[in-house]
Amino acid sequence: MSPYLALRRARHLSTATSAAIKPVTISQTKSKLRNVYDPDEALKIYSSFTAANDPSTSPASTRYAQELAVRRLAKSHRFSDIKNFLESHKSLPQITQEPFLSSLIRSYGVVGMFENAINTYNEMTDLGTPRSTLSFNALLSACVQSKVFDRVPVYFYEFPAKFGFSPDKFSYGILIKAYCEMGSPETAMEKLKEMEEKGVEIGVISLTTILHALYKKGSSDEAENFWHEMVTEKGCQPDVGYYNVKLWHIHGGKPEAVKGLIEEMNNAGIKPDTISYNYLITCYSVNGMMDEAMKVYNDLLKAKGCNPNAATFRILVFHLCKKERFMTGYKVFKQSVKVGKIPEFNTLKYLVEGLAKKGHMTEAKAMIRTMNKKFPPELLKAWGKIMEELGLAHVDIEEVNSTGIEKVVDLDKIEKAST
DNA sequence: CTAGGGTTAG
Repeated sequence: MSPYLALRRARHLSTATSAAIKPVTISQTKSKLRNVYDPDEALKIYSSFTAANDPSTSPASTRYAQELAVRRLAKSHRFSDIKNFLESHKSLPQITQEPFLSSLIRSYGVVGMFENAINTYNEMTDLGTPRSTLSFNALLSACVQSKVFDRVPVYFYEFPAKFGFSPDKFSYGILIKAYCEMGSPETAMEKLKEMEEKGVEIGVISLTTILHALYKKGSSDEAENFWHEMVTEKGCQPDVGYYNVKLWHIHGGKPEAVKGLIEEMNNAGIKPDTISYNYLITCYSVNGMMDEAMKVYNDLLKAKGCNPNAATFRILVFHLCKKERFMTGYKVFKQSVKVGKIPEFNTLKYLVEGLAKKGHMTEAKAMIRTMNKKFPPELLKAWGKIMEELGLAHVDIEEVNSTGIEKVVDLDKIEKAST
């Protein structure tokens, strides 16, 4: 039985509408999946990937769909469903393939189910899956994502000897991240020595992790000395990630400084990315310079060649609301919907309330219609009261009725198709 | 076929 069917049978899952999905590239798959907010819908897409056994569906897309389904279930607090879904993979023949099992460990990690991740790793011998750094690194990542940082060094110094492999640069990268998260960049720096002794390559990524941790601790001098040393001794070259750490460090200050550092990047031949520009947008916004912030946003795609991400939209919508520029906020919101990167619920609630308060009822209603499609019912429940107060309650009722009907019709189709 | 830089709430 497919994982999806197993879960449906266990839970009598409701199923929403969807067209048949034929992914071609990973980026197309991602943009489609980003628009899927209903966890059951996400599960259905995942099962269509696995059931079709289509060679044009890359393993990366399947993994992305699995993580997305699990994320959506977590958003609805359906943790026992996550367990049923992921555990059902263990009876499939592919479970003896390490990448397949590793993706289960990763999926447990992204939703903070660290106990299930380590249990899965421990079961590998019984399941007949060989252990290399691949599953090991998946486990270490799961610990970091679940924020159980102190388990990382424990496993790091236990499993490689026990199972006969050597930690690689990724393993060390995660170990360094864990020490940094535990507030100990000093220990992380000691690991660099260990890497050198073992002949493991030290890359710019691990160094930026440490640099960031030093800045976070407030030791700017130490951070800059550390980096200077790495540049002169290890010949380490700054990249966009390095500059983004520096931008993080200064973006609470004057916009001129942020702008200057971005110019410096351009002069150094390092192209600032969306994250870099988000710092500039944030900096302008908190300084009340919304026109400048909007100008950066408007230039982003055309002049800078960067796509705005969900954070870009969130920052702008929030600060535009703060300045009571709700109609501009609404325009930005519409663009975020168009590219499938809408801000989270509370930011949008802020905007709807502002629009209604200023009498822009058409826009407020349009937003509610969109939000009803994009957020889980649990979140929308608290919504009813607010809409009543704003005189928008009927919008909600209409919407619920129409989706209700669609669900019944589609469920019928699914039953027929799966028998 | 993996690690960082963002992802808090306001």
